[in-house]
Amino acid sequence: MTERRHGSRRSSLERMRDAREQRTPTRERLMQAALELVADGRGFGSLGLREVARAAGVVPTAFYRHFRDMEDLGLALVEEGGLTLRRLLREARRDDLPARDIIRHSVGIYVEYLRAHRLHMRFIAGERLNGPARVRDAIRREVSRFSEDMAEDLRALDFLAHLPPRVMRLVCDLVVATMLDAAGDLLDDDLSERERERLFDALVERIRLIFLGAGAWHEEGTG
Amino acid sequence: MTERRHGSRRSSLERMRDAREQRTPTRERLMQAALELVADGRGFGSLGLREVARAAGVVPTAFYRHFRDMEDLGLALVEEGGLTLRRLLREARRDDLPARDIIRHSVGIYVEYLRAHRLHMRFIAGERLNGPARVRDAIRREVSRFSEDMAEDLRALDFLAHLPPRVMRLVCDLVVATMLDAAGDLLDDDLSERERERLFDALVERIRLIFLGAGAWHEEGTG
DNA sequence: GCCGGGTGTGCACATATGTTCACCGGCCAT
DNA sequence: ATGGCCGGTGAACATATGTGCACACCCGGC
Repeated sequence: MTERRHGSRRSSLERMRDAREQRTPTRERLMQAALELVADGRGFGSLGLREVARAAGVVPTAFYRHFRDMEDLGLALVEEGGLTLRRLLREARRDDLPARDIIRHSVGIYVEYLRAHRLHMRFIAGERLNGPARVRDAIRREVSRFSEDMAEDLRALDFLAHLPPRVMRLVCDLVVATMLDAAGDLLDDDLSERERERLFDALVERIRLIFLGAGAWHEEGTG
Repeated sequence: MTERRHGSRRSSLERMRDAREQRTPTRERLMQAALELVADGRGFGSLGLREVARAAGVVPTAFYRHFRDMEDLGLALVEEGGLTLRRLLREARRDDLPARDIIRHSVGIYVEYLRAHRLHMRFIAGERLNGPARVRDAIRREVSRFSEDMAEDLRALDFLAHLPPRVMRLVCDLVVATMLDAAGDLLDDDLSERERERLFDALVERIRLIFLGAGAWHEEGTG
């Protein structure tokens, strides 16, 4: 890194780095365009710089004003997606849960959230396995963090309070993986309401199954 | 389908279509090359025809002798991958299971199989969500079929015999999704033996958790 | 022995891509 | 008012891509 003489003497890129949340219209358009292309079925890794610029309605060179290259864009998207994930938990936390059908209710929130933020969710759900290495790793970190927070929340709610932290974490990892997996299906655009409902029910049952197992868990020298 | 006059008057492509398992050296090299590129972290969707041809050591135009385009190659790969999946079940079926640690044992078989067929498995595990639409759908069909066969096997073994078929299927879907998800991690090449073991244990516990839930399942008007 | 079809090659072409460069208009702080 | 930077533009480049065409080889059936 080049040391800088005065605090105010910073290049555009440096500035961009520091203020992680630089909100400039074109920068946003570029990210949005990339998300939309991804949502249209193209893997992020197969996107071209020019393609994204074109979709964003700017000339290719403008891209460089905001991102070093595609991978950089990808990482920015992961960061945004991570924020979105965190907001999901906050939202679910705010809703006070009914004593009955907690799971169905929670999954409902999730699915609703999926539709409201389909672009981000599709991106993280899809590129979690396939994306360019650095992007993929970044996503995994975010998802792991999400699962961690979820475990904390459940504990705070005295939900499955008998589980030791390690197992609680295991349960949450599995739940999160299941939800993200389902996201892949639930976000297929062309889907009748009937099919969507079926997928929803299936997801509810999967989660239910997991928590059923969690409830039945007792340490039995499983190490 | 165009009807053909004599059984022997068929174009190259027709022939290729009919004999699903055409084994010609270059064709195989092309498929292999594509698999290797995918395993090196590149999403299948981002592969170019020339790139694959180059990796296979043939000239680009030779590609057309065997596949209409990339998507066609992808579908062929799915078919091969499907076969691989089915062989996994057959293999697991042959091994007579110990009364104790059935799950750990089975997961062990799976992980071993993963390593033995890492290219295929990585392909189907990775492109299941991300690939070109038709490829993705084809993979889902294969996976679904796999899950179906697994349910059948479990029933034949009187494993979880109390579950109605619908629930058995639910359980297997979840197990399969979990295994494929784990495949993504387990197939990261650069992984210490220690980490690999940790991932293995984590997978075992996840599966255990699911089956624990399945054991505790009882129809309680869950509709 | 030759003919035809399957397979692989070389060359060519139009088009797309990533990246560099020089330029230019607004906006801010001086 | 002005000078400097930020964010935008257009032209240009080397290189890569998908695809079509004509040719060369090998082989099995007439």
